[in-house]
Amino acid sequence: MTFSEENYLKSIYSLQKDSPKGVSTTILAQYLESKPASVTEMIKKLDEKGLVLYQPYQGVLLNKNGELVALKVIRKHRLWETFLAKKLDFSWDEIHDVAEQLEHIKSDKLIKELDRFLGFPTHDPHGDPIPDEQGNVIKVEKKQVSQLIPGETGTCVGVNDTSSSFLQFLDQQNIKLGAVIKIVHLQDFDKSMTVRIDGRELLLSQIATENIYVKL
Amino acid sequence: MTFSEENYLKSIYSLQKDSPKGVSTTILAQYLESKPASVTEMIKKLDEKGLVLYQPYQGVLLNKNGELVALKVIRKHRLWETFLAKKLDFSWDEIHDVAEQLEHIKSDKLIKELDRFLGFPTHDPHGDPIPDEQGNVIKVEKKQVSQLIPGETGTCVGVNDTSSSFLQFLDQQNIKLGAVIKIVHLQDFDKSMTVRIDGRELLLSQIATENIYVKL
DNA sequence: AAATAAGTTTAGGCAAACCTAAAAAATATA
DNA sequence: TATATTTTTTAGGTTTGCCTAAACTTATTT
Repeated sequence: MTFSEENYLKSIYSLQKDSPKGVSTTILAQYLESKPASVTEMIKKLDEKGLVLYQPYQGVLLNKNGELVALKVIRKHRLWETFLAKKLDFSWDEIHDVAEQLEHIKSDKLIKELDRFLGFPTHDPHGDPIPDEQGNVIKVEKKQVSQLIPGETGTCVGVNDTSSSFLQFLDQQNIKLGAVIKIVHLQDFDKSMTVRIDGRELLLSQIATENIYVKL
Repeated sequence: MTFSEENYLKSIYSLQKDSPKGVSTTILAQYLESKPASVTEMIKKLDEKGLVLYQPYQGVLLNKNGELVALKVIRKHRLWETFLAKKLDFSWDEIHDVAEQLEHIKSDKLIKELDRFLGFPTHDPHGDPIPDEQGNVIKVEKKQVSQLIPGETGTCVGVNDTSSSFLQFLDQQNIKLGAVIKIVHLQDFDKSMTVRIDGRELLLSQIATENIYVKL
């Protein structure tokens, strides 16, 4: 399994939730910052290896095998993210690029020991669940902040957008995992929301409220 | 800088101590488990990049630039080895293969934070010095056990052979860094030595005594 | 010094992963 | 339904890093 193959599987895993009938080559190419022609080639290879379901012109989906491989990579990625955040003082937005490299290190022992060293964490620093060794993922009932109505309260359990700029924004506003968010007011014309966090009131744009997940 | 280039520079660094006039392509190829023709190609590339001194048919040596890059890779390798041994319960002989992968991760912040996390170690688990950020290496005055004479005592500070089998042997005999070794007797016909470690006496072959380093 | 052996380089290929441009298929529009 | 547009695939190239086999240097014998 090459780095590149692992990245493709991981990307298909992320994208197939929004395209359950098949992830298109263009979407995949965009996601991987690559070109559709390159994607077609790689997908054919993954198909021959029995990791994906591929129908020409109809997009690609992971099969059981491919999903398991993807989940193992995601497990490694999230364990490393946890390591970087908890042990090495990396901030929310600095984590991703390094974990992207570390996730490809090949050693079963390493990942087992890292898991133990971190105290068998169930969620990474962005609030995403860490798959176990068998590829099982805990699903959390979560809602976007934008789906709450004024008066409701939620606890921050994750984010959707993981771009540096968004994560830095959250850092600045001191919005962390576990933060309790109460909707004070919904501005009707632009769907922005006034929310109360840690006793402070602040205004979040619709883009922001759609990218923050809470549990009730 | 690719993985492969980094591995070549690291290998040349290790080998040029024993071949100060130039490391031959054959030696390098053997060390890298590759072929002389492949080595020639890569060396030419490193030469064009200004990292080595290369005279066709005369072997290759690192220049200042190349040495600095090599030392940075070695620094990363040894910091990761320290991490694996001290934090993740890896044994002496399991460390190397994983560190070989981890040493290529690209992130200045990562290596800086790892260094701090480990308490700014000066030596790795095999007793080898960890170069600092500027590429400075502490040189330790060390001798092979084989160079001691009966009655002399030394403290184990490192090993030469880092093969699994040798390191496992040392583990079994409970010979660790810092162990005090006293030469009890030298067997003349085969140069094997009876030594005292932790109050126990044991016999070491010439191969063994040549691969264990001590300071006086 | 010439012949042989050993080591090194060159030449020509291969696989992985990417690319651009052209062809083919699917989808949308008139 | 026919045409235009978009998407996908195919065809042909490029780069990196490796290979084998042949040609060429250097070193060692005789």
